[in-house]
Amino acid sequence: MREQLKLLKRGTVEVFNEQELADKLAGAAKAGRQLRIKLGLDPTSPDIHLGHTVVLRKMRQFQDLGHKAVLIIGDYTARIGDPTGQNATRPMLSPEQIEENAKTYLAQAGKILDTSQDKLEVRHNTEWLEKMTLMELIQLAAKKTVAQMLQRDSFKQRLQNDIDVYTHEFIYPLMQGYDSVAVKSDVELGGTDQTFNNLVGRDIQRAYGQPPQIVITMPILVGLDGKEKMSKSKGNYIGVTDEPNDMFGKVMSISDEMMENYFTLLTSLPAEKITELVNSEKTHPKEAKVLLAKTIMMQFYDEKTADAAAAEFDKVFAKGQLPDEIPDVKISAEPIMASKLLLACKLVPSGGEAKRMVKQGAVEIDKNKINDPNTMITPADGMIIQVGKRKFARLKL
RNA sequence: GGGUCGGUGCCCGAGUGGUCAAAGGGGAUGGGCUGUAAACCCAUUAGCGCAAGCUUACGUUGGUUCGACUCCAACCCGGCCCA
Repeated sequence: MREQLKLLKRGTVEVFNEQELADKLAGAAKAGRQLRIKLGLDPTSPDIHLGHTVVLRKMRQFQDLGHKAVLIIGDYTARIGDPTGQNATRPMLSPEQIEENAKTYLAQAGKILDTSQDKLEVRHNTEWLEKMTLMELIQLAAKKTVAQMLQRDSFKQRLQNDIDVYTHEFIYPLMQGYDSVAVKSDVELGGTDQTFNNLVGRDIQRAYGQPPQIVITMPILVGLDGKEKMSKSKGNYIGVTDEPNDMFGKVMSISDEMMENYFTLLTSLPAEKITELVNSEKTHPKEAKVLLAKTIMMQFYDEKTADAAAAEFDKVFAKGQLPDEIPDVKISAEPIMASKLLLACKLVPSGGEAKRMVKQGAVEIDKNKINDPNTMITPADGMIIQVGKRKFARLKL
C-alpha cells in the first residue's frame, strides 16, 4: 500500500487529499472493487501530444494497479468552450467535428492506456447533460456561489486584464462537476489548469450525496520553447504521432534545464537514475538527452526505430551528412533561377523567402553554397537542394 | 440607455495628412559559435517582379483631398464610468 501511494504520488503537484486516497485504495482492496478514475478529454483538438500523456501515464498507473479508467469525452461541454487557461473564449464546435476529434484522440490515447474492457470505460457527457432540464440546471447552479466561481484563477486574471468573461463560461465547471456525479468517480485526474474544475466536482458530488472524489493534479508540461505550456496552437509540441526522426529531433532541441522535468513526467525511470542522468558531472547532457529521447520514443515506437532515429540524427546534424530519406521533386531540365527552384521544390513558402534564404547563405546545391538568388541552375537528375539545416529535396527529371 | 476611450503587421505597441510596407519590443527564421541545449553576436521577417516598380495591408463601408494609418460620417466590436 505504501508502495502504491508512493508510485501514484510521483510527478503529481497536489493530491486532494492524500489521506482520503489512502483510505479509498485500502477500502477498494478490501472490498475487491476497482476505483473509478475519471479523466475528462477535451475533444476540441484531435491530436494529442506529450503534454497530454503526462496525465494519461498517471491514468495508466492506476490501471496497472487494477483500477478502471473512465474517460469522458466532453462532447457536450466542448460545445460551450472551456475557458481554461485561455486568454480568450474558445470557438464552439459542431457535433461532427467533435466526434471526429474524439475518435482520433482515443486511438492515440490507446498508446498509453490499457484498452482492455475491464480497465477502460469511455463515456460521452451528452448522455446525461443533454437530458438535463432548465430546472435541473438551475438547481445545479444553486450549489455554487458567484464568489466561489470568481475564485477561479483564469476568471480572476481575465477580469483584471479587462478580457471578457462570458456568463455561459460559469456553467462549464458545473457541468464538468456533474460529470463526476454521473460516472460516480472515485478519483479525478487533470492538469493543474483543471484544479478548479475538478475541485468543483468534489463539492457537487457531496451536494448530490456521493462521497467526494479525490483530485490529483499533474504539472503542465512545458513546451519545446522552454517557456510556455506545450500546446498545439503554440507549435511547441511533440505529437504522439510525430514521425520518429521528428520526435527524436524535437526532444534533442529542449534545453538542458528541462530534462529532469521531462524524465520525471514522461518516463518511468527511477528517481535515483534520473538524478544521476541530469548531473552533468556524471553524464554528458547530450548523452542524457539521447537516452531521454529514446526512452520517450519507445512508448510509441519499437527500439529499433528509436535507435535508427538516433543514428539518423547523428548523421545529419552532428556530421552534416545527408539524411536517408530525401523527398523527390519532379522537375523539367530547363535551366531555372535558383529562387524559383526553391519555390518549385516547395522548400520555401514564397519567392521573397527564397531570395532571403539564398542571400543569408542557407542554400546549398549538391553541397555548394550559392549566394545569388538569380543564379541560373540547370537541374540534373539526383541533384540535392538543401535549405537551412533540415530541409532537403532531390531533383527528379 | 448616457458619457468616454480604443480597434495597427504572427503578438504587443508607436505613429495624427505626404519622407509609411508603417518606429520599438517579443516571437519566428537564417548565419556565426555549439551538443540542432542555453547564453551571446549578426541578419531577415507582406505578395509578385532580374530590376525599375506594381499589388495588397492599419475594425467595416462610404466621403473630403492631388494624396489618408492619420480628417469627416455611418456602422460593427471591445474597455472603463454612470444608470
